[in-house]
This record gives sequence, structure tokens and C-alpha cells, in this order.
Amino acid sequence: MNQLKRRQVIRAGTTVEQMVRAMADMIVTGTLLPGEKLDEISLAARFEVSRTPVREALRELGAMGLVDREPNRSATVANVTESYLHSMFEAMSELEAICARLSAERMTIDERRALEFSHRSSAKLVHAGANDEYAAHNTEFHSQLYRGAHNDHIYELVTQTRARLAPFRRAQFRLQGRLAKSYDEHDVIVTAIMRGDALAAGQAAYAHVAIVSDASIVFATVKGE
Amino acid sequence: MNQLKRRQVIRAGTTVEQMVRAMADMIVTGTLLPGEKLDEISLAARFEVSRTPVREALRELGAMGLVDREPNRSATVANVTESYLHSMFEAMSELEAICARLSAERMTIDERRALEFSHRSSAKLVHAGANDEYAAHNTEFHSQLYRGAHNDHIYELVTQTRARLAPFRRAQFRLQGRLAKSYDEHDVIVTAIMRGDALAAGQAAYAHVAIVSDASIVFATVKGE
DNA sequence: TTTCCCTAGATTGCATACAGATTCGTTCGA
DNA sequence: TCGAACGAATCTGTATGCAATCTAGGGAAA
Repeated sequence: MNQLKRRQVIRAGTTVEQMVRAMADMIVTGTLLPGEKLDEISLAARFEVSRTPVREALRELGAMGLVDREPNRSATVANVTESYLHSMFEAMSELEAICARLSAERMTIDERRALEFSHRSSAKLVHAGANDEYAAHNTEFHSQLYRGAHNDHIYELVTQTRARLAPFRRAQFRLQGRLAKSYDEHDVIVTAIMRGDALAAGQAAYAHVAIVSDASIVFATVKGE
Repeated sequence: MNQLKRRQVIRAGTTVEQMVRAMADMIVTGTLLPGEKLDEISLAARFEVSRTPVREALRELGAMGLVDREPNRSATVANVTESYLHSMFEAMSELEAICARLSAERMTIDERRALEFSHRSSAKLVHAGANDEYAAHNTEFHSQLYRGAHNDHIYELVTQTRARLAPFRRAQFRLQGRLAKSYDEHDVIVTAIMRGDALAAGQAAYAHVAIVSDASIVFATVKGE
């Protein structure tokens, strides 16, 4: 019955897309345990679909690194250990640092203005304590950095990593005082970018993400409580 | 008949794996043009298989970024423009730099010794002008750097990027004098890592890959001659 | 008792069939 | 003549069936 509810909740897109999202969620939240066998027939029954979409979903999850696949063998839940999670956060810091550094060097005048404007206007969200709105702004802020690097492949890598980390980062802004600190850290990054200081921008971005990582790791370890 | 020959040549793995490799090759070599529609029925006929493996291959190629997919619409060949190619090489430089930097900080004694040993022993390949053997050594050398960074996610990102660039990098060592230069550049990286100089290692690795990129770009533009 | 082999059940890989969506041409009306 | 609407052809999305492969368990031989 759990799976029935799930099918109702997640309604957008094709069956495969729904399954990919649902299973990705189940894997990162620990509903499916690392190493667990994912045989196609059981999954098909569980999601009330045929084996075809199940197979395609497993292939996609394999490409995402969430399940391991070998020919003629059941797919298994990949081991998203805490150490792997840590490596993803570290990678995220490195990637954000690259983006900030390149942004400082390459952003157009318009992009710089837009970045500063959206950053400044987020100040009132901080004062209002508007968590959700600030979270949305935060996502957009970082996207601006990714685009500002003017490198499509790095954009892909950082977006992909971010997507894989998303489930672990949800409660990020619930932490006390995090909003104001986040704004201050953004401020350092923006200032560095505005004056074209690539080194400072990179370092600030690295530190900013690294802090969030620590906070999220704490949450992630709690999630299986 | 072209596709018949292809099926004979590429014999390892499942049908889907064969198709993924074959189509990835056709895309990066320009046999399939960017934007070209990839309808499943034609592909199935062309490769003499049913639509099921075709669909799974397209999904995998989609995850690799080589084809674009939308629901209820034909997959199309993604636009691997020269500018995107350039962005991949730049990303590769950045990632290698990260790996070298982290390797300088984190490699164990054994890893450092192994790196130095394999590097030293490649000297005789340079003198002998053994292109293929040196290419194999080169692959292993870089893999040692990737592993030495002790970050599984970065390892994935760099491996994935490397795989996507592989077709463009094939003729890399045919260029005159490249072998000796490559060895010298490796030497700078190894030396920096041995003395734990993260900054120098990162910079040397960045420069090393950037040089290869230039050479390969030249080749890539020639490929469609 | 241990090891090897063989068989039966279970599971994946692929083919085929059917249902739903999209696209494009044609026809009818203004 | 142009535009809109209808419909048929085409293609994607999903289900089902069959063949190939793998795995586990039991029995025979060393």
C-alpha cells in the first residue's frame, strides 16, 4: 500500500521518470538498503507496472550511480556510504570553487549586475526569516555562479552532483541562524566576483559549501534515526 | 551492410552495450549529425535488433549527454559543438588539477612510491619510442592520480569526463615529440607530489592536460576532413 | 566428509504486440 | 485564398511472452 500512495503522490512525467525519482528517493533515504538486490519482477509488482519501464529505470539509476548493474545479474543498490557522501560534498566544494573563480574572470557586465541585484534583494528574505523563499533564492544564486563560469561541461558536472546531493540537503536552512550566515558568505563571494578577484571568489565559495556540507552531514546521519 | 560489419567488429557485452558504444562512436565522429532525429524503428532495423535494446541504449546515451530525450518525442543527437568540446577539455584540466593537488596531500607512502616507480620505468618507453605502450602507461599514470585523490565522487566525475573525451584523444601520441614532452610534464607532477607541494602539483597537472587539449582540438577539427 | 557436476527453478535479455501521443496532410468553411 | 479542424499515418510508451543465462540444491564420486 505504501507503493500505491507513492504512485499517487508522484504523478508528473512518464512511468519511468516517476520510478527513477521514487527509487532514487528510496535509496538515498535508506528505504532500500545498500547491496540489496533489485529484481525486476518484484519491482514491477511493487510499482504495479510491467518489467519494461522497470528495466529502463534501473538503467537510468545505474547511469546516475545509485545502483550497480552487471549483465545477467540483478541490479543492486549502490553503497552510498557516509564516506561517499562526504566525497560528494567535497567534490561540490571544489566544483563551486571552480565556478566562482571562473565567474570572477568571465562573467559579463550584465551577469555581474544580475548576481549583485539578486543577492542584495535577498537581504529582506533574511530579515523576514522566509526560509522557503530564501532557499529558492539560494538555488538561483548558485545557478548563476554555475552559468557564470561559461563552461557547459562543468555546468553539467556541478548540476548533476547537486541533484544527487539534493535529498541530503533539504533541511539545510532549518538550522538556527543559517540564513544570516549564508547571506554573509554569499556577500563575500559576490564582492570578490564584482572586483574580479578569482582567487578570493574561489576560496569563499569553497568555504561556503564546505560549511553547508558539515551541517548537512549531521542531518544525514540523523535521518535513519 | 555497414551496420552488419559493425555488429561483427563489436562483439563484447550485451546488445545494449554494443549499441551504446557504436552509437557513441558514431556521434562523436560525426557519422550522426547533431540534431539528427534518432527514431527507434530505424535504429532497430539498422542494428538488426528489436526496439527494446534500442530504447535502453538511447536512455543510456541520454544519461551520458550524447543524445537529447523528451517524452513522446524522438531522441536527437546532442550538439557536441567545438565549444562544448573545449569546455570538456577545460573541465578535464580542472579536475586533473584537483586530483593532483589532493594526491600531493593525501597519497599514502605506498601510493607515492608506486607513482614514482611507474613514472620512472616509463622512461625507457620514451627512448624506445613505444607509442602504444606509453599510451597504456599514460592511462595508468593518470588513474593513479585519480585514485590518489581519495575522493570517490571526484574519481567518478573525472573518469566519466575522460571516457567521453576518449574518442577525441586517440591520436594524441602520434604528434611528433609528444612522448618526451609528456614524460617531462609527468616528471614535474610527480616531483611536486613527492614533496607534498599541492599547489605546484595542481598547476603542473592543469598545464599538462591543457597542452594535450590543444593538440587534440587540432586533431578533432581535422577529423571531419 | 568434501568436492564436483548436473538439473530445476528463478531471473535477466530480447522480441513482439498493443495502446496512447504526436504530426502532418487534407478537407471544409469563411 | 487562408485558416482551422479533423483524421490517418507514424512513432513512442508499456505489456507480455519466449529464449538464454544464472543460481541453488541434491546426488554421486573421490
